[in-house]
Amino acid sequence: MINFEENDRSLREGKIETAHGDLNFPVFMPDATYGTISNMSFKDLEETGIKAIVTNTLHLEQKIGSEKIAKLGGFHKLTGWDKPVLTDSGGFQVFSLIARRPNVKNKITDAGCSFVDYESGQYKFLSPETSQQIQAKIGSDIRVVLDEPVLENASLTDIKRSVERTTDWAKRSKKMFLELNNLSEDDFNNPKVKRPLLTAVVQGGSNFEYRKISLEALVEVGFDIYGLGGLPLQLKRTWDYSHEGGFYKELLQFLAESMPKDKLRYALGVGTPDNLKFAISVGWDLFDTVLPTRNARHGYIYVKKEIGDKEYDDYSVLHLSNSRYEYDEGPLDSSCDCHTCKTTSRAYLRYLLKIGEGSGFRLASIHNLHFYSQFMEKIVRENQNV
RNA sequence: GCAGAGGUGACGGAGCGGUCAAACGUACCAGACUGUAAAUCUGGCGGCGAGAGUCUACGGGGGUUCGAAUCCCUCCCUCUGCA
Repeated sequence: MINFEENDRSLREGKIETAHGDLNFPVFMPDATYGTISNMSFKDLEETGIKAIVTNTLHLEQKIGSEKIAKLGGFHKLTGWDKPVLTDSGGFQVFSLIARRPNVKNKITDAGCSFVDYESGQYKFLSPETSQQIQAKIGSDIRVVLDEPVLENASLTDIKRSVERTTDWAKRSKKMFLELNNLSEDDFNNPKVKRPLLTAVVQGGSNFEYRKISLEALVEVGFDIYGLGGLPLQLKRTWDYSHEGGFYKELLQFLAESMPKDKLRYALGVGTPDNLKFAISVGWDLFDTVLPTRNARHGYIYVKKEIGDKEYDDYSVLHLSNSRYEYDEGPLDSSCDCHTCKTTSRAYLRYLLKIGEGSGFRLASIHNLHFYSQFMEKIVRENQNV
């Protein structure tokens, strides 16, 4: 059972005020990387109970351009989504693509990240400043500073440099943020001045000492939200959870305990429902991950305990691609009241996913996001009953 | 009827004397996925066997050869030109 008081959530007032409504936390935000939750409409999304989304600076800049978004009245007006939007800085994406294709043009320096767009061939440069400028044009409610993650096998030297660079970039990001919003440092610290929120990202790889150094340096600069830059990236497109979540949990707990009590904590890229539950229990407030939507497309469906193929503490997972569902006329989860479960059989959805039909991706995504949404509510409800 | 091309595993399609139970796709089966360059990626995919292995296989039949999906003969079938 989670005790919110223990985590001093009261000091954080239980909600975030944004220009697009208040956001209660803990909150899970799915990733609308390209400005859309793949295959879903924002109406669909709203019906799943999702309250906010994360979209990506880099992808939006590459695909549509922040200039165009600004001309079209900003992200909210463009898309019709009138709830809170968080823009990720693009740091993680640039880092990941540069790490996979390092060369003279693809590199990260103190100035920022330079790389060649493999689709357009265009040379791009993303700096702490440009990332903020793009996010301002997008008009997001919560913004993130550009940071530099490290690879899984990062040496202590790499980790140290990443922490130093991330701190420096955070300072530059904040400076640009203040400038873009015509704010002084005092304005920034004045709760009466309404403005977007700014998130810093703690780096330090798998080294707890550097994680703490990173956090303290960022707190020194002063932000609204402190984020956990996810686990070190592996080049094989996977994350190392070989510790059965052990290391991960230790890191989440360690950092949460070191955080200022009155500041929001955002665990970037977290995660599986069980990871989410744990992260919330140790005091994290904001979450995002691609899992429910990507997994939905792959027929990996979250359902109640004991009706799926693989069991977890509070739920099970059903592999819809499994041939045993070929003639299954029942809903994904009979206890679920999402649009998909009310209208579609396992057999039909399995078929739609098999032929790669967008409507199948949509229906599966609706269910998984509804599951995430309900899962979060359940955690909050359980806590309130304490 | 004459001339030409061809018949390969569920399908498409390589191979053209040995290293072939047969490349590569697709389909199928299973698995992975955590700030989405994931509609992606990995593995399996003739039978039996845990395995080494073994049996049956490249239209049918018969040859040549130490050895044939690959060469020869013959039959059957398909496609394309000409009648």
